[in-house]
Amino acid sequence: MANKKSYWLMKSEPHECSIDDALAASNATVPWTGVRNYQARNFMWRQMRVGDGVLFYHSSCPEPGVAGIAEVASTPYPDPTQFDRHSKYFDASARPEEPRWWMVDVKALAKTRLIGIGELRAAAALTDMTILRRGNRLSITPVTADQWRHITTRLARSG
DNA sequence: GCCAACGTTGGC
DNA sequence: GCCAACGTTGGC
Repeated sequence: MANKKSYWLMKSEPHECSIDDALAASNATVPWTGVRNYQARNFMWRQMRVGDGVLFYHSSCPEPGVAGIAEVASTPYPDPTQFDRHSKYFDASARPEEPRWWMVDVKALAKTRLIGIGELRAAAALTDMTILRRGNRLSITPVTADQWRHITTRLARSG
């Protein structure tokens, strides 16, 4: 039996990479570089599979919320910026023979209407979403199949 | 700009 | 291994 598809929410600051930027990229695919949190890294490194569903979330902006649909588009590979002395993501203690930070590529599939964080909080079916938990700061969080279905259905209804 | 929450660091 | 200090995240 094929591996079951998983779902994720991935935060991006739109002034760095918005859903429009991702859709405009070559093959609508962007490298999810710069993650420097072990929990978020582990999701990409150990759990994501090509084809997993991704909610593309805009954060640290005037209207935070789900802004598009995407999918995992590569297997994990070492984030090259950890070895780039000129990158703000440079990690002096990362060794090429044993990379510390791993990443995937993400392919944008569609821009959607914005489902703001207020609308997410107001949906009874979504109260357990990790992103809505008090004090949550993780940039990558798992989404359950039920939560995914609720959100994509909501988007389908509203165009 | 505020500040709650949380991860990381480093002295002990 | 404890834990206080510090830095960062991110909604408001």
